[in-house]
Amino acid sequence: MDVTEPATRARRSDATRAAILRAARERFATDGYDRATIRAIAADARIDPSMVMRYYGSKEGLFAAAAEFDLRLPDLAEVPPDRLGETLTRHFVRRWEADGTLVALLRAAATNPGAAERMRGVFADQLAAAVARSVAEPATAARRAGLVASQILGLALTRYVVRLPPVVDLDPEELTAWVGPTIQRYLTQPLPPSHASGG
Amino acid sequence: MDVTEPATRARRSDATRAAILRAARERFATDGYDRATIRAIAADARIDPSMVMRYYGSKEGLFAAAAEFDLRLPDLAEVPPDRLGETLTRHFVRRWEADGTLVALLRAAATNPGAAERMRGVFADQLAAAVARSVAEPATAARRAGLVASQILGLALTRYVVRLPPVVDLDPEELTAWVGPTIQRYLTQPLPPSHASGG
DNA sequence: ACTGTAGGCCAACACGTGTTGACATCGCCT
DNA sequence: AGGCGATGTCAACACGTGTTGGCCTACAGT
Repeated sequence: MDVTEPATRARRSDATRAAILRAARERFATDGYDRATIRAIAADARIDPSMVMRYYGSKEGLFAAAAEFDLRLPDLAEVPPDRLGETLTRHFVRRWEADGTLVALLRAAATNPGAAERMRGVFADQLAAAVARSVAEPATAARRAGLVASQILGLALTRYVVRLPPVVDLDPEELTAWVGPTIQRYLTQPLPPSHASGG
Repeated sequence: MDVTEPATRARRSDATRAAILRAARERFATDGYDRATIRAIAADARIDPSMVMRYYGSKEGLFAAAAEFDLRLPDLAEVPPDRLGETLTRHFVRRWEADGTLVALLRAAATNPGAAERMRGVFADQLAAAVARSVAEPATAARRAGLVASQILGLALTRYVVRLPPVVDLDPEELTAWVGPTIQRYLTQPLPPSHASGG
């Protein structure tokens, strides 16, 4: 019974598991949750649909595994304060240009409550946490992170999902030049004169 | 055969037609295209599913009718140039706070190609046209309209679809104070120093 | 009162879906 | 070699979907 790695033992099926996950990410990204069928995913992975069930339990379970997403945000405390917007914008564009998982999550979040919940989690946990490290008054961090999310997700939506031509045509550097200052302002601008001051 | 109004004659079924459309808009807005079933829409309208088919031909046809959307943008040529962002932002928030059609279109556009096409149409025709009337160099109007769309749709996405708490919590005036300047900048800021100048 | 037509309902079809269980096969361990 | 769990395949189930055609009912025109 005493093997060297009882838990981390490399299983023979790992390749299959990975193939399923890869196919699932692609399908979810292009078709959304509902239209992405287990049969299609299984066909892409050259595997029987029942294997998907065996390894991931259900379609929901498969999606949960496929939509695990790490924004890989840099430590904003180490970024020069006047380059926060530029840095963050460039990072996001690079990140989802290389990995379709976020687009899959975005497409699914439009109709699937669980996906929307996960989307909230990604931005609440990762983005808000990163923003908190770069903001003067911690009380405003959540609000600022929300505004940043609205612009960043709007960019992803118009560029990769709706595919608005003028947004698709901008190259990453132009994109950064235009929306970088927006992000910068959301992060560093003092609170607007509030009529009904909150916290 | 010569009635007074041959085409505009009020049919007895108009109430039913309207009820179907109203129910369809609600269902599409909350559930998205795929999860909104004809049976559910018909039940909401207290009507038989087959009536939906008779009046709108197919589910696609029903959606096309339900997703007809007019942004009702003001004439931006009559708005003081330094209040464009504020005006536009406030208008959008009011507009979709009162009418869920745009949210229905947004949810559907995430997975349905036809809906995405229509979304592109709405913003290309209506927004770009309005923006063109307020911008100095007409050549940049499409790009500026695209950037405006990215922030405006991002706001709608995070506030009404994903429901990110910090964005949901902002009241319309705070929202205007924060994102108004962003829109203003996209509309009036000179082009950023372009490294590879396009058109 | 009779008829034609529009409005409405019911039952069913054909299809694709997620999911399940029974059966075959591979490869490691003793 | 023999046994046994992990891998994988096949066929089917139960269900919900969009869609269709037949039938009943109420009302307008004569």
